[in-house]
Amino acid sequence: MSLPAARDPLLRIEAVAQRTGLTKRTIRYYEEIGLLAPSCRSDGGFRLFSEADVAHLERINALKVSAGLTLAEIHELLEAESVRERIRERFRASHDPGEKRAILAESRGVLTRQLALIERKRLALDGLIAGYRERLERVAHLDAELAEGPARKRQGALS
Amino acid sequence: MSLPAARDPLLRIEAVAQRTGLTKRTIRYYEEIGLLAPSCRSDGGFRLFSEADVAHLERINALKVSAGLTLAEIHELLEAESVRERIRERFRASHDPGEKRAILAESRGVLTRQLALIERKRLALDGLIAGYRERLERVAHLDAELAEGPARKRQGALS
DNA sequence: GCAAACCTTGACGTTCACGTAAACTGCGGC
DNA sequence: GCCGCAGTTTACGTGAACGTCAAGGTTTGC
Repeated sequence: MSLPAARDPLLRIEAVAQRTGLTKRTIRYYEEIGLLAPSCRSDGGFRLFSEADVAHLERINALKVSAGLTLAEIHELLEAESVRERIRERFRASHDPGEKRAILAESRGVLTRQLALIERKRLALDGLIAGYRERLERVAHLDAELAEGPARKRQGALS
Repeated sequence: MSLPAARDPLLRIEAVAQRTGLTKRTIRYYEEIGLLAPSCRSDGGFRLFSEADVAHLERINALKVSAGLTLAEIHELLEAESVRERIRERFRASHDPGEKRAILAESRGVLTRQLALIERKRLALDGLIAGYRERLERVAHLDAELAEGPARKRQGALS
């Protein structure tokens, strides 16, 4: 869409840490365990990060803190994405419609499994949320009763 | 609703482990860190679990594996629940409407904070789910194209 | 051209959530 | 009364996800 890498400041690790809220150690650790591709380096060996790298880190962090996934699960998701990327390559390279459909089925399998995992988590959260909402409504209801009817007692409301 | 504890088999730890899928160590650990109330014991010191205890363990496990909460977060949720329980006691004991409303506000504060935490997680998951659904649909669409139009080429479909 | 600030790679320490082994006790069957 | 299995506590081990310190090399401002 835009120029490949024209005028992309290329941040060093401290700046990336500031922007993402992660620590430098954490960023290095994520690279160490393969969550980030080995970052490009300066002549002296300093890690250099592009905006895309920052976005990637932010996505990882969101998956971790917001969605509550473990690094292993995140690894799986990213792994599945790159698997799908390779599958798409094969799909584009293939010309046999039958083979193409087989490749699609494979892709669908990967996606479906990932989706099932995430949806189970969401269902559990939905149950929790419903419970909290219900309790909040009961509290609100009680509060409304107390707010409107402090003078005229319960019996008065029956008339 | 039913008899307090009439004819409740009271399982020992092995049976509970079988039924919940947790290990005995895990069950003891949960008791150790206060996720379970110190279980009642036989004369000889064996832990004895009621159906309610089993349900409690299953709930904890669901929160852990499905919702992806940490034990600390689960602890917080349960803690908040018992806090609310005590708040309800105070509510029932109070007769001053103003005080009652203050107690309700307190309760609402606790609930709202818990709810916000969980809803953040769900939003993150929703984003993920939407992404996967979209990809699945694209795959399904491609597959449908290949299924219906293998003989008549793309150009043929335009006629 | 040099000090201060920043970076690198080890390497060891830490907390969480258990696993596992050791040593001892409770209990049903013979 | 003893065997064997299931249970108990105590205690050390482990993998994940980093924190932290040490001994160096790199960049940058003046």
